[in-house]
Amino acid sequence: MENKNTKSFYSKVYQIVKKIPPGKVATYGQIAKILGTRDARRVGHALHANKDRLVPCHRVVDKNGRLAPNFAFEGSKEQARRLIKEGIALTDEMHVDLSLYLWKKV
DNA sequence: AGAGTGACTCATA
DNA sequence: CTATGAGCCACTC
Repeated sequence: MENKNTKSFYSKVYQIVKKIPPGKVATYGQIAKILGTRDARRVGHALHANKDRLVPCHRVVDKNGRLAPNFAFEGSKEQARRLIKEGIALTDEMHVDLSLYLWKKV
């Protein structure tokens, strides 16, 4: 039930995440900041609540470039696999190189 | 209404 | 880098 005025915080998160171009990633804190809040947790919860594949949740990582440990759709491995498929190199099974792939809002 | 919980982040060790 | 504690704030019960 989102009014255009009061769009759910979650909906905004989805919109932002959908805007992340392929080959890039964003952090929870970054998104939170764009939305005008400090609480990155809500961003994470928004993605957790969302099951929609339209939202590339795999492109959202934490400040260390680490992927979700367990709560991702098919598991962090699937998330990692998708990132690799988009051309993002992982430093290990659960980490991406933010210095190369961090999305900057143009 | 209050307590518990959390896909986070920061400071500190 | 990891581990803890504290801060943050919406959601669920």
